[in-house]
Amino acid sequence: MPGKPADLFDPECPSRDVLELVGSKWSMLLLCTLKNGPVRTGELRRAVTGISQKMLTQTLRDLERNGIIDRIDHAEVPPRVEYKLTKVGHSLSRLMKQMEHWIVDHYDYIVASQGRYKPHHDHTEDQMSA
Amino acid sequence: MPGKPADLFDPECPSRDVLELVGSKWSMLLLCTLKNGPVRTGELRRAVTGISQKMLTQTLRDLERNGIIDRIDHAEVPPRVEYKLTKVGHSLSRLMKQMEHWIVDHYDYIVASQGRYKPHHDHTEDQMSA
DNA sequence: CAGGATCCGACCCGATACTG
DNA sequence: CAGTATCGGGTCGGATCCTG
Repeated sequence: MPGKPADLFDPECPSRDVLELVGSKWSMLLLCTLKNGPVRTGELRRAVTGISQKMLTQTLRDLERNGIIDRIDHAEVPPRVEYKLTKVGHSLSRLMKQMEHWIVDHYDYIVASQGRYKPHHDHTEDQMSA
Repeated sequence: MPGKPADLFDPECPSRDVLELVGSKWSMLLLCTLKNGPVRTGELRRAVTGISQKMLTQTLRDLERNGIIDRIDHAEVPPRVEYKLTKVGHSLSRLMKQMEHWIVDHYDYIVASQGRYKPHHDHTEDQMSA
């Protein structure tokens, strides 16, 4: 029996936490990296450049806890651990890939927009500047 | 002439900022709300329950600065300001809607996963628990 | 190699008070 | 109604050190 449906517009609804998880920078990059099959921890760290040890593990745990990725401990020595998308993780990963593409596709436009931007708070009539 | 292409996997690339913007909770909710046409500031605040005055304005400015929404000041008194998606804002909004749907669709599964989750750090052989 | 634990600065963000 | 400014706590997240 499903609980009450998720409502992102209800501040009390825990689905907001899910929103923050999947919206996080590191989640997005990790999910994109995992798109093509299991990846070892070290590879992840190298792929997602700039992520710290701490955020790597923490984000992986969060994703795992939410059923988005699976952790595979090969129980070898030296340690060898892989992470892979679950079934629903794959569907999310597709969305993340779309996000990535959207950003890449519109990046030039966005940078141009930033250049054009003028803070508006200025109601002054500049009718005759000549 | 377009600059160097965006690379989200380069920590130096400013496109990471874009990622954080569009990934933010409030951006997502605001963009979803704006999907059907111009909305007044007050309506936005009421629609995106729980957002503070500060975060509302701040996020709107960020989205505007990046060319994702347009601000329409009707220059009336009392003040009447509307926000609407730009053309590229619409394409982003569609992605946000997909994200929203994904969360709603998989919410039960996610909650169930959280219930199932067992912290693993436990390498102990529990061979014979009987 | 994988990852837990701790310290600590930076910033995020909410609350509040104020302007036009 | 729309928006700015300021203050302060809480959290995020990086750096570091340590274990198996």
